[in-house]
Amino acid sequence: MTYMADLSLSTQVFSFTIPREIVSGPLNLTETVLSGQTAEPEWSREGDWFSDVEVLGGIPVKYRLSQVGDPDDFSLEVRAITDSQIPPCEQTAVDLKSHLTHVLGLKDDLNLFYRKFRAEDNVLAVTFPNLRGLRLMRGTDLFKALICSILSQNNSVRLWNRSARLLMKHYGGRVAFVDGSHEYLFPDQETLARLNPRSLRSKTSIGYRAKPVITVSRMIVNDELDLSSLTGKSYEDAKNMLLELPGVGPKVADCFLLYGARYDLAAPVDVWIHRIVSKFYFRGRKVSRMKTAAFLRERFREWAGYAQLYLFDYARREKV
DNA sequence: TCCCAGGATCAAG
DNA sequence: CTTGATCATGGG
Repeated sequence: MTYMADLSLSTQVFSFTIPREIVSGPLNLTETVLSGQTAEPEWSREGDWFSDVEVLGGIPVKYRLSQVGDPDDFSLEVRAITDSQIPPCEQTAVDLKSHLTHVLGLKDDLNLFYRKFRAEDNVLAVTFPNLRGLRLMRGTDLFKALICSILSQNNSVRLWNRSARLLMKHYGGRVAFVDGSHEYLFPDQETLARLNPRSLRSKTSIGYRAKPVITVSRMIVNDELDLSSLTGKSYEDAKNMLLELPGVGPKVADCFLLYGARYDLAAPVDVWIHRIVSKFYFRGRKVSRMKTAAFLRERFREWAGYAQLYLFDYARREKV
């Protein structure tokens, strides 16, 4: 734990630096956070700082992070505060570093990804220069990831994020921090299971997605659904299990599997991916979304999720 | 006013 | 196995 050397720990405020050496390849924090991934609501932005709240070892931690430098030569500055009632211990800082490493995919070997497909795929390679350092974000909470994925269906990125924030504000636990600020956690399944669609809709404007959100929550509460049972399942088995759920079709299932459950093989096919893949890989021919997803998995294998992320961002940026 | 957004679902063909 | 209509909601 070399980074512990520069850890400063006062009563309820601490900070540390994640050095460039522990990150496998380049990182573009801004591009990564703002790329519309669905594992959890987008982190809030304050100038050069992104911030979010995560409960680590039972302690709510509000952290901010900023990348200093460029994608190839940088450090990550991290500052965090805790609940005003709970003084953090050194373990909290260790947990936070581990959490960030996980959610930002800092151990994903991006240079290997670039090297491999610069050689093998000149379509995907076109997306590399402008997106250098873009990483997959992975959630830590399966329930949160599933609900966020359901919210994203037939919705815009900014609207499903707004809905998720309203969900937190109205139904999530409120946590106060030492700087006087307060934040809302993501609601648990018990809370959402008790709601009725009308009141949920009126407070979050999630429209017809209210019903599946409540139904899935109730299934978990009633032990009809156990998301942790996905662990160890093959991609196909896990996906078939998810497709049984209301509000979960092929795209939402793949979003959950990729961003929430770390199935790197999953490649969610939305309107953007469908357009760009049929244009560049099928010469503009009409292809079904199922074939598009299968194509991405077969061509990019364990990098299918990353290929999808780069093609998606490129397609939106260039409006392909 | 119509069309679209990181779609899902159901009925028909 | 594909196509079309419908489903809320806010933004362009």
